[in-house]
Amino acid sequence: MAYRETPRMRARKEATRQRILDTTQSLVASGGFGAASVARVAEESGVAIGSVYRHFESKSDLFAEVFRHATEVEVKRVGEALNTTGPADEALAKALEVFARRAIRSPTMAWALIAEPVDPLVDEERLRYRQAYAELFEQTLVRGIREGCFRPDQNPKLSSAATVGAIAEALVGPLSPAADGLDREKADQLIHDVVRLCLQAVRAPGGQQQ
Amino acid sequence: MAYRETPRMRARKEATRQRILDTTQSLVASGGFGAASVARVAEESGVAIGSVYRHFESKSDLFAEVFRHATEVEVKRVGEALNTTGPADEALAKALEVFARRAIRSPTMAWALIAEPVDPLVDEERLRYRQAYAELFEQTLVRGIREGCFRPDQNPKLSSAATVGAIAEALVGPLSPAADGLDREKADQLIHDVVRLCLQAVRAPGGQQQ
DNA sequence: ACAATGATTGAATAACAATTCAGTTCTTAC
DNA sequence: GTAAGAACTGAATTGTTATTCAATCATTGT
Repeated sequence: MAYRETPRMRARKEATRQRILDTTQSLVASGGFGAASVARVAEESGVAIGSVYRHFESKSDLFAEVFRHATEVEVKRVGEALNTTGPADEALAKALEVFARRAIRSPTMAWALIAEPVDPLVDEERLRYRQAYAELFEQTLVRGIREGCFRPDQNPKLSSAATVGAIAEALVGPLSPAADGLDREKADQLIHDVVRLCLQAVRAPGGQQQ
Repeated sequence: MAYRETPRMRARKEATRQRILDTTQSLVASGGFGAASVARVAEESGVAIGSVYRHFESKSDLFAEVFRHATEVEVKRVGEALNTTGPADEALAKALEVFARRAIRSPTMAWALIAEPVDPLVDEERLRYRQAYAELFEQTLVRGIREGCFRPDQNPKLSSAATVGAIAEALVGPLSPAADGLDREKADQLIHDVVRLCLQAVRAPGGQQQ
């Protein structure tokens, strides 16, 4: 008898697979999903085109996995920021700052995750991603309404979606200053302003103003 | 001698050109720019593919013209709403309502104008479009700050971009309720909520709450 | 060493859309 | 009616990418 899959081989395949994922993620980060052709992914991963298909059913499959991984990281970070014992408005401010800071640091990745058109398989992941955000923000909005620091007469789902849109457009959109030509100080000012804007939008009238 | 361009012919050509523009616009309205292939445009306009190129340099050229026309209408409507003599906050509320109402009525067109990726030539138009909005909103924000109804310590450009993003995401984004399955009452409620959210974001603390 | 089997390769294929252009039809002026 | 020239046609061309697969290479157990 002959070839049997050994741990060594399994590990090597796993490593190649991971390398393809990493390469794809970095291509997406620098030019969006549109910049990640299978040929490019293969070349930068140091494998043949055909080998990509040995590790992933299709390009969409590969993209979906990259998307899922990237968004899990984002949602986790925002979720951590929300999980404080302090007042809801402080938690929300912290979370929005995390969201905004990450978006401004990797604007192309932010665009790819939030707005770049992708095929249906990847779009499913995006829906999950947005729902994850919506749920996180919604929980905190609801908590803040109970605590009295957020307006009670708002639709938390709507506020949550609008908040994501506001940050995305202000920091990543075509009118935003090119994130590259932005020194630390300017970036901080921008993040501070947009977070305050978003917070004020949901805050209860008469609450403390920062 | 022979063929000379007559008024009749000029009018006919103009009509065909216009028909192509109209067809394209309606294809964009129902499926975005992605749904408007040259073949489809030609077929629905009742001309051959080649004829499209007789009237427009390229597909991008055609798209750019459709984009420009569609956005001129939008910007004009919003500009009219802002041009009132009343207080700046009322003017802004009216304008945001117009913007939101039109977006929710034609969500696909709104997406195409605001977020769908397009080639560079069309993207230039989009930049102009966004700048037009930014300037309109900015003027009114600045006026409102002078009048005391908007926070003075905000960046009007940023607020303006964030406002467009908030409305777009809340009403047109993937988390928004399908605009089709939305009765008049629900739509009105949604528009009302998002306009109030946006207004509160820029309003001066202590100003009257609606 | 070697047979068996899986992994890898990349040129060929497939699918799709924009653009071209040689041939045809239409319009005009006489 | 007809000739000149423009307008129109749509099949063929071009360009781009995802996907396949026959051939080659690598790993394993004996």
